[in-house]
Parts: sequence; structure tokens; C-alpha cells
Amino acid sequence: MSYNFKAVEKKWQDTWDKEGTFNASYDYSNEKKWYGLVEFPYPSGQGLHVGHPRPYTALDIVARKKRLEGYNVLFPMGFDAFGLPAENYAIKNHVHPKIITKQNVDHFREQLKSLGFSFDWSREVNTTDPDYYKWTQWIFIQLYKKGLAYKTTMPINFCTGCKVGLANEEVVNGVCERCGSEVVQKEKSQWMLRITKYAQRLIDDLKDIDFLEKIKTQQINWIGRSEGAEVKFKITDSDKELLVYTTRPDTLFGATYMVVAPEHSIIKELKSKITNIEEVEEYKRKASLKSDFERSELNKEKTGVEIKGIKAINPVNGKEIPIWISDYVLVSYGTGAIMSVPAHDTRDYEFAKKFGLDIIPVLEGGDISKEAFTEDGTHINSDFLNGLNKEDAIEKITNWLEEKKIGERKVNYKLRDWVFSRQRYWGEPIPMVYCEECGWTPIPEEELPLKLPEVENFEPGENGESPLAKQTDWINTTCPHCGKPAKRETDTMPQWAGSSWYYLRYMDPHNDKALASKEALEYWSPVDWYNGGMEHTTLHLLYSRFWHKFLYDIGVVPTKEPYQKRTSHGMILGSNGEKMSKSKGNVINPDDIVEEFGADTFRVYEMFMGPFDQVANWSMESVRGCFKFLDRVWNLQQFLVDGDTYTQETEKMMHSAIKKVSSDIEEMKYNTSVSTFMTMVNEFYKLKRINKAEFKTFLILLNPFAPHITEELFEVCGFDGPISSNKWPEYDEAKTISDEVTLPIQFNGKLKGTISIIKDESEDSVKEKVHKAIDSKLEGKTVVKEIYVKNRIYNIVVK
RNA sequence: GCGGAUGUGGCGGAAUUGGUAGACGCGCUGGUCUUAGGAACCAGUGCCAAUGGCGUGGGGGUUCAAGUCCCUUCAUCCGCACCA
Repeated sequence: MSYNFKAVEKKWQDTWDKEGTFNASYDYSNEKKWYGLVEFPYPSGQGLHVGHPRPYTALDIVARKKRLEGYNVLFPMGFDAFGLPAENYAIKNHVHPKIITKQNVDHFREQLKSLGFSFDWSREVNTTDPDYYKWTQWIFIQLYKKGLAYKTTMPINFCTGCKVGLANEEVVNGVCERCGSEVVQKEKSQWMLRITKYAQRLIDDLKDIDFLEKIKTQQINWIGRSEGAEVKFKITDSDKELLVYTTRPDTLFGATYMVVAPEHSIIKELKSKITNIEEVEEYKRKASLKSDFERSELNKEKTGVEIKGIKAINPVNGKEIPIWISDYVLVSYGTGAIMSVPAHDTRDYEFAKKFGLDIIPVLEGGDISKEAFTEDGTHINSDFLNGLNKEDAIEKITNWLEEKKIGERKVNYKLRDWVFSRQRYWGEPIPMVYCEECGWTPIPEEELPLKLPEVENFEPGENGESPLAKQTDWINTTCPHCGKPAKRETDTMPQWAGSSWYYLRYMDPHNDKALASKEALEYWSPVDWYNGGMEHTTLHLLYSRFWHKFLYDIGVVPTKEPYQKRTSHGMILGSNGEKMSKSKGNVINPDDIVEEFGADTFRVYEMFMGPFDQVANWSMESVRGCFKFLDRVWNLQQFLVDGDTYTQETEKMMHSAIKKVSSDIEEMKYNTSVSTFMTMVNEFYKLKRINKAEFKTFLILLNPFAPHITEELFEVCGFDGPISSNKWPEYDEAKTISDEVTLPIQFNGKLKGTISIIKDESEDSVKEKVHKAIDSKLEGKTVVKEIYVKNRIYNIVVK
């Protein structure tokens, strides 16, 4: 009797779809709320990847369990549908991205439904829907009004393939994260978001939320806070000063030269004094041709040119020191200029060695003839700092600098402002208008959404301009401020815009007065549990925390943080341990698995394949094992008998299983939950019987993992269904422990045998039993000591 | 280089958090049933010169007892990478 998963799964999916109430969440219910969130997919043309269902199944399991526990659950799904692939497809095939996006979304939705996820589809959102992006644009205008959105001309990362500007976060190993093309620097006027203003809060508030430690660490490292001082160096024969940032002001006495970034303004400012200006300009020119990647790739050999004709004056000892230009100093960090202390900084040391510059040690310890000494030590050659350690010296010199007004304390962050413009069509139009008289002005909020105009040709412009730049009808408008002719912004927002706040929209997805009502936000905030990929830690996750904090500041949302808990899943690789890709021919299509084995098998397998947070290789054999398991579950029917519990042993098994599965689900140890189910099934097969109450409990426990087969069995066995109207079973701790204990006996920690004892049996009685069982093996040995750990182990120390 | 993680049978992985290492699944071996089986069921399966010994990447240590704690070392994977 093999079970017909196709018919059964279709039947239950139709039921869930029709009812509409099964997965629905109720606003402002009196029940405790639980909001579980998984990252909404980009609906690509390839359809669902086997990687998507792993986190979806995991949180679906939690959501289903929470419902059975009586929570009012919000577990929504939507589509992050703006993005380059749809646009590139449009360029190639002359189909509007809107059309291809709709097709893809429909396909994705169908695939997701075929896996039996309990999403509340009545709350589906789509970032490309004007009713949705109206609010994305609205948030942008608020950011603009508060001075957090600004336009500036700056060198940006420009992808030569996508012909689009990229945020730092989107450049991976010098190439475009999305298409792999080379990224070059290009001067462009760009909209920027001042995420740096939130840097400190983005670090500080992590302490109040439950994110995996590695996620917190990664965000903190990305933000890259450092404490130090800014110090002014006078320049000879000039009223100009060179400002540097250093985390080691205590090493000022060892500063033997300065280095400025190629783009530093001092070169232009003191051009007339520089005697080798041609050489310096040539170095600048060469550096500007290199991408950031090339610059860092060449980091083995440092390059540079001395700027002749000017010198800097070390403020602590009045010494004149040379100024160099080198691309190992970055214009975008600190002040774009550094003081070099070759004795105590590895990079400076390398540079000084190469160009024969002075190396003066100011801390004791280490051997500067060999390498830079970067550890703590006692200061020497440092006048009033002599004898102090690093920490004390930093404190003393910083105070001194502040007193003398030649420097001050300063905190720096690696985090840069967010490049928010994309020169593409398929994104949210930036709702700004440029007027010759009034400058940039946001469009009036009542005109939102500013819809994308219909265009024929999606090719980007020659100069990397947005396709919108060709839409003269759309561009030409009037200034909302003075009414004179003005032009619209033709750049669009990056893909990260719509996903920065989508979790809020799910709370109240059809609201046309606000991004969500106050009541809905109050009731559902924050997201209780958000699971997503590690690759989004420094992109989406950081961006959305930033937007959320901003919305909190302007009184739109009630919590400081969007997500109370964040976990992460491991990637699914091909059976050969490599990333799935068409070229490697190791791609698994979820549809094929569902077709051959059914959704329940697919779900159970993805949970069983390994620890949820670690990478896992796909294994077709293991899929079959899970299929076989469900088949055995189905055939348990044949052993069904009336009654609550069969024996004390089965009772113990049931209570232990409830305990184990309940905690496993909360701890994301789904793989051991599945093995618990398998062990139980094996046991019932051995007994060739299963009591009704036991089967019922078993089915409820298994339901979140394999919802279709369990509902069907519930019905077939005449239990009071559906399972979704039942309660999650409870266990009795006392019944998870049996009265009989198998006690291991060891000699020197090595197992020699076991005996059976009664739980909590007296030590004397245990000892007697142990010796009766084991004395023959003690011949010729001397017993030194005997250790009994109650109900646990009996260890005899012998010689 | 910095940061994070992971090393356990032929394979994927368990291990009550210091107390019987290898649960569960795959694979393999044997059996039952069968015209047949890439089906089902039952039994076995860490390794070895097997009444014993050895075993959680390697080496050392703490302990009655170590996969688990400490020191050290190697390997692999993932982030970030001249951040002053």
C-alpha cells in the first residue's frame, strides 16, 4: 500500500488555498502574536532554486508549530521584483520588464504553493507594484527632507557590464557582484544616503537584539569603528596645514614622513611650490587609471613619489619631514593623508625600506632592523612620553594635542555613505525634480507614486545614463516650488530600496494612507524571527536596519530595531560539493523532486540533510531515504489499535519525542527532529502496533515538517481534524525518564560492561550488582578507587 | 594579514554539554517474500594480527573519566582586505 502523494498533496493545497483562513493572520487579535519572516525572492527566469526552500521550510515549521501553540502568526511572502536580470532580458528580447516580471512571479508563486508553505498569500507584496513603491519613494522624500539624501559628484564604482554605478558592498573582488564584469572608477553625480550618520547606533543597538554572533561581528567589522586623533601638521613656507588621522598618536615622535593620497587636495593647493610637479601629476594620472581592485592587488610592491619643494613640520619636535604621494593611502578614509611611523606600522615600514626613509623606534621591544614592531611597549625617544605604555601615552599625548590645539580626538568608520542612484530603467524612479532656480526639490507627496513611464527601448545611454534620460515627455515637468520648467531625476533606486522596508508592508499591505497603519505597526512590530542568507549581512540587513532607525526617528515605527532575532541558513551545494550552476551540470530543480517524490519528501529531506546553518551537499540517495520514511509513516496505519499508550516504554518514547522535537524546532536542529521521527517509526514497526493516541501525537509533531501526509492520515484514521485545529502536544518531564537504567561499568574510563539498575537505587546495592557482574575481570588487578555517579556511570580505577 | 567557522566510519551526520562515541539516513552484506525488482520486511555493518586492542585532523596536558576543557600544530571553507 503505497501512498499517492500527488493526489494527497494537491487535495490539501487546494483546501488551504480555498479556505483562506488557514494561513491568515488576524490583525489586533488578543492572542499572542508571532511574526516570522523569510527573505522574499527575486523572481528570476530560472524559477525557484533548491536553496530557497531550505529557510522557507524551516520557518514554515516554526510558523506551523506556533499556530498549534495558539499564537496569531504572521508568516508572509512577496517578491523583490525590481532588478537587472529582468531589464537585461527586456533589452535582449524586447519584452517589457513588467511582463516578464509578472510571468516569473506567477511561476514562483505556483512553485512555492506546490511546496505547501503556509504563507498568508492575502498579504503578498511586490516591490514593483506602484502601490508599493509609492511608499518606497515616500521614505526617500523623508530622508531627503531630513538631510539624509544628498546629491554629489564623486568617483563611483561603475560596472562596465551592467553600465551602472554600484555601492561598495556590491563590488566583490573588483568585479560586479551580479554580472562579474570589471568595475572601474567613474566621476558621476549620484544620490547618496547618509548611512554613516547612523554608524554608531547600528553598532550600539546590536547589543539589544538576538542576532547570531557571527552576524553581529560581521556588521561591526563592516562598520569598522576606530578611535584615534586628528593631528595638524604645518607645511613649510605656507599657511596650509596637513590634517592626518591616526589611531596611534603616541608614536608621533617616530613620524618621519607623511603620505597623501593621489587625490588629495594639497597638491592642487600648493602646486606652485612643488618643484617636481610633473612627476607628481604623472603619478596621480597613473593612479586614477587603476581601479580600486588593481590598486590593492598591487599591494605587494608599494609605489610613490616624494613631493619636492614642501615639507611638513612634526608638531611634537619641530622636525621637518618629507611629504610623499602614494596610492596605499586612500582618499576616502580618514583625511586622505597619514603620518608615517615606519618603526611601528607594517605598511609604513615597507614603504620606508623601499625608499630609504628614516625609521626611528619610539617603543622598546622588537627589532626594527627586521620588521615593524606593532605591539605594546615602553616609550623611548619620545620626550614627555618616555617610560609610558601605549595606552597611557595615547591618553597623555591626546590631551596635550587638544591643549595646544594641534589635534583632537576623533572616531572614524570604514562604512561609507550608500550610493543610491542606478542608471537603469527597472527600478523605483527617484521622486526629485531639478529646477535651475530652486535646485533639487522633491515632488509633492500627493503626486506619489511617481510611476515609471512606458518606454520602448531599455538600452542604457552611451555615457551610462538611465534609459529614462531619453523620455523627454516624462522628464520635462514644472518645479513644484516655483512652477518654472524643470527636469525630473532620471536615475532610479537600487534593488536594496524596496527590500529595506518590506517587512513593514506585510503588516498592513493594502493601506493607501500610510506605509502601514499605526495600529498594525504597534501590534506586529518587531519581526520576531528573521532568517536569511549570510551574504545579506552587510547589504540588505544593514540597509534595512538603517531605514528602520530613520523611520523610528521620525515617529513612523514604534521600535528601534526591525528584527528581534536573525538567523542564517547554509547554502545547498551540488552533489559534487560545488556551487550549483548550469555550466557544471549539477543543478537540481525543485519541481523535479516534487514531481518524483512529493513536497513532503522534499521538505523532510531539506531539513534532514544536515545542520541548518551549515552548507550541505545535495544527495539524491538521501532524498529516497526520506521518501521511504514517509512511506513507512503512511503504512503505520496497518498497526493502528485503540488505546492511549501501549507500554511504559512507548510512553517514555512519546514524551521524550515531544520534548526533543519541541526544543529542536526552536533551536533550528531540524535534522535531529527528523531522526527522532525515524527512530519512532522504526520502533512502531518492531512492535507491529501503534495506539491511536500515540499515532495522533506523532502526526501532530510531524505535521509542520510534512503537512500533507499528516493531514491525510489524520483524516483517514478518523481523528478529529484538521491538524491545524489541534493543539501542539505537551510532555511530562517525569515520563521522559524510565525507572530502569542501564549503567555502564568502566575500568579506568574504559567500558567493560553494563548492568541494569533501578533508578535512584542505593549505592550499596549498585556496588554489589557491579561486583557480581564484573569481579571475574578484576582478577590480578588492584582496585585503587571506585567512583559512582548516580544513575550515570560506575568507574573502577585499577592497577 | 585580519575576522568567522569546520575537521567524528565507505558517505551525510548524532552525542543528554565532562559520563556507554558512531543515534538517524545512505551505502554495503546476508535472509524472507517474489515471474521479476532500483519494491517491501527482518538481521548485520567503526577499524584491527578479535575472549583482546585501537579509535573523534596531529602532538601535548588537566581529570577517576575528554569528541567535549586547556596549550600547541596542521588542513579546509566562508567573509573582509593597504581602513592609518
